Amino acid sequence: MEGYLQRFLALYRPVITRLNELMSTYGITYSQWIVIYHLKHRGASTLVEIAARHEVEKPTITRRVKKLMDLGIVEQILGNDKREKIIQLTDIGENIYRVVRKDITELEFRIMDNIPEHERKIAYEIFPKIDGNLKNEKELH
Amino acid sequence: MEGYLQRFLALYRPVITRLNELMSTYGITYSQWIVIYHLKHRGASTLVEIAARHEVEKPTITRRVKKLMDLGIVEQILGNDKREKIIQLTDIGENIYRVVRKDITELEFRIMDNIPEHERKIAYEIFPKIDGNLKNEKELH
DNA sequence: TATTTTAGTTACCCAAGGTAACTAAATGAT
DNA sequence: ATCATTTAGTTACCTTGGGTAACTAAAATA
Repeated sequence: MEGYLQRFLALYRPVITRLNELMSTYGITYSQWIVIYHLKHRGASTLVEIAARHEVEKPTITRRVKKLMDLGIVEQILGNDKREKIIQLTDIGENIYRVVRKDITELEFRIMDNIPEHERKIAYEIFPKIDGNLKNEKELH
Repeated sequence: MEGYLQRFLALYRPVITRLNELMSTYGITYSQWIVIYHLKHRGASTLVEIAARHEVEKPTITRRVKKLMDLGIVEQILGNDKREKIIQLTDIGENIYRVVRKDITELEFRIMDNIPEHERKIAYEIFPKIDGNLKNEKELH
């Protein structure tokens, strides 16, 4: 199966471009959406928790969160540990989640339209396997 | 199948990082590899041909090719149309193609190891379908 | 021959992320 | 209790990678 990665990578730009286009309506980008999605599904979180979960560095999350706070999509809540910055979705953020989630789901539906359900499932489940294999081989080295 | 795109996108960074790591041995990045790959499979080409094929803008290809010329991986040949810059792989370029191709194939083999052949095939064939669907819906708009 | 199109380059801009060095707060060890 | 270490977050700086607009030179077309 030579060329799997090539095909995989070739699809990245069209997809991310389309998604960013979709999100630009709401003043956000896909990378910021990741944070919104995280907060919706995991609840209020610290920046370190978000960074760890999505395997990016802390400064990356600082930047994303700063933008989202400017937009009024997330807000800080206070905890005991004064080092931590705990953030959660605002009401505006909850609304944006809903409409964007709907848009993404509809987009997914359209672009997977002609792909049988069992094939989607297989492709869907391959991604974490490859991710796992990549991590394993990093450990071996 | 909510979340297909999310999984797809989450895998991008690990994969591209691993590939760039692999290619750094030879002083190139994945985006430059695309050009090498193109020249190997399509033969000597103009910048416009490469740009069109991979759906990127001309300045992007100008930059990639410039870097590859500096590295002695590609060279310019002369054609009738003096506007065009026709480039091809040098001997060095051919060698780099071989070793990198081998490395990529081995990497692919390792990270697809525990995935049955028929599943790989399905996932492999889904990518161009999604790409096509994305392009269709862009046309509709 | 004059106009338009095409190939490529240049300059400028943006998104996205990483690393290193730092501050402030919390933990742990003596 | 105090001193050293770890942890959370920020800041500054750098790198990749690509897009847009404006431009030059050459070719095609009217």
